[in-house]
Amino acid sequence: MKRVTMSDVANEANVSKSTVSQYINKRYDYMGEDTKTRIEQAIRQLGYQPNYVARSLKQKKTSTIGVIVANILHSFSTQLIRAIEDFCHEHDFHVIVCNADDDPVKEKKYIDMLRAKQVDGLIVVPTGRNITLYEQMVDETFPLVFVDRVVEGLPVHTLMLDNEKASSLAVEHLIASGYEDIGIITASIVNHLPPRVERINGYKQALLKHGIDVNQSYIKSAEPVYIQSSLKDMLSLSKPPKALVLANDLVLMETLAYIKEENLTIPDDLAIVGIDDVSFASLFNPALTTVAQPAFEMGKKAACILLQLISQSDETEQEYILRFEPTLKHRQST
Amino acid sequence: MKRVTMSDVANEANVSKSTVSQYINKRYDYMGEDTKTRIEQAIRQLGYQPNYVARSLKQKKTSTIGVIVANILHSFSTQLIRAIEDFCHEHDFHVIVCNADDDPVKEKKYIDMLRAKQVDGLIVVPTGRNITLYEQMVDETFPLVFVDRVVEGLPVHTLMLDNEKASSLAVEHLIASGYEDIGIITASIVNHLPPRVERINGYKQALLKHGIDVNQSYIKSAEPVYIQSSLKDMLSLSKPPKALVLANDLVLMETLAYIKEENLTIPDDLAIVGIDDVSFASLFNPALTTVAQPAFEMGKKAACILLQLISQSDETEQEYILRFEPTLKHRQST
DNA sequence: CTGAAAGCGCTTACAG
DNA sequence: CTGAAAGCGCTTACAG
Repeated sequence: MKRVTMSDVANEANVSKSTVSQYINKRYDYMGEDTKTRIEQAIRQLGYQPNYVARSLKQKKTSTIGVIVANILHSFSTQLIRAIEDFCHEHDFHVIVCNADDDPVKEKKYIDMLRAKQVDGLIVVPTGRNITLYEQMVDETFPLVFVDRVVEGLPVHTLMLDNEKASSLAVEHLIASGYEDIGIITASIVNHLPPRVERINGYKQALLKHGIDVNQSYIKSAEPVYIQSSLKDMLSLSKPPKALVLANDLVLMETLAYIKEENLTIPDDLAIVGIDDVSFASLFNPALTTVAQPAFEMGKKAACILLQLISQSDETEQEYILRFEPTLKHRQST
Repeated sequence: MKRVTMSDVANEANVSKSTVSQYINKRYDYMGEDTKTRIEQAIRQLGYQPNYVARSLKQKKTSTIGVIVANILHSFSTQLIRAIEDFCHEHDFHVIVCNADDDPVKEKKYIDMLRAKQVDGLIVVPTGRNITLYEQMVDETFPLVFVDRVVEGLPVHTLMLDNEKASSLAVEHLIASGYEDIGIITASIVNHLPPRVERINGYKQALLKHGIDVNQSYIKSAEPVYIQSSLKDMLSLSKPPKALVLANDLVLMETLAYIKEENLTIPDDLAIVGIDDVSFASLFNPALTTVAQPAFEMGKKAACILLQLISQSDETEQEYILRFEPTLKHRQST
């Protein structure tokens, strides 16, 4: 099974490879009608398919981008990827997806491999712990876009949710609904991931703005497995919070598991609002109040900026940091 | 910003390109110690990164596979992809992900483009409507694995859930719990997608096996937007079903939405069991009984078979169709 | 133990 | 309007 190449087509059609190449690339400007039809026939007859690897080598571009997320199993990542893929497909780009699992070693390995594969650009949810590597890419003006997390001081286009606003929306809604004892639970902040830190800040600011003191024992951050025990601690306080902001989908789900196990009633025993509009929010009993982030919009914009960077268009965004607006979905859990 | 190539390294180290290539590919057999160190230094000094595109062209393999799913937003696809990606990563392969959206035109475009990009193999959830194209790949012995859906009569390795068993598990569980009036709702079967048809068959067989007549008005298939009205029809029957098998996650969610809107009580007004173990199954009130399919296992196996096909290993599975076992997760909705 | 040469399948100035 | 030639950055027999 020998693959048919451009030479075979050229022979069959009695023209040179150059001419076939022109035809393939639709540069018909000076091409004779019969030449065209002869080539077309030869292509059809031989079932010729161009080899993009050869083309990429010559043109020094692959029309492929790499996307490195933390974990494709998170709905935010899935939506991001879908939006990126759709946008790229429209522009005849392909996307290679990788999961770095918040592991800087994996992240570096993927970045190196993708670049060795000559991807034209990279969209990454950065672990934040490969600074030298990021800087190197910046120095080489390699097309790069960060999503969800900033890396301080790096001139890289970065798309983020307005995280402070997300948690303040949640808190202000809770306050407006009459709550004052409001807690927040986030995923672990040992690596200082910006969204988590910012969500805590937004929470504090909203409380202060309404003259409510920040109570440190109402703020917990923990790995998924420890969420439930953190919750237990917080709810065992002599004066436990009456409402909780759950800073992402995973934390929300762990909390829901705990609430179910302990037979608590939402919102009477505990009001909750989650950040991330989980798929089942409106089906749940009671329906869950959430703060949604525009994951599709962010994915589309990330792809759009990256492709502009790749084509060195002048219309590229000026601003390095782009913040996206969260929206409150008021349902029945608050 | 000129990229440094193998020639540059060769010059710097005062050896030939061939020798650098040997070094890069770890063929040290006859290499002098000082040659090695000279090359190593040159590589480090110049920051040389090999160009895989050039290598791929020469070696006629890209260490990349394509994965075409219906829609990455479905949890089954996400889990499948994650498992494939993990397996491939372990074996130094990359994966390009595409969403065909059950559209044969998109499917064909993706397959053509991925092959033009010289992917070494393809894992696809086939739409079933590009028969000629599939046959062509089979003729060329192009490494190919199907997941989730068979295409009749094609000698292609195909991994599927034992769909009949999945729905009979659900039905038998319902019967054992004392139900007799059992309905089933599936996604649209206009395109005769095998899993949907098989799930209906399994449902019928389980009923017959237990001496219960099949009632055609207890069987509905519809597009997502029509699920709720189908449900309404079925539940408005003079003698409506008391229990429902929901044939996938989407149908389940539509049903849950309807149940919530109509203020029905699960399982008293209606018992339900869903196929696909949705993320929130155990959190829900009441916790949802489901039939789970081993998506990760299926993804891993698909990748494993594909890589065997690619390396033309003799250990490749003999059987073309591999069925995976569903498992019943008994919770509180039945 | 190492190098010169050919070639993978294209594209792209340039010549005619 | 079309073709000959060089070259993209590697790998791989083969020679020495």
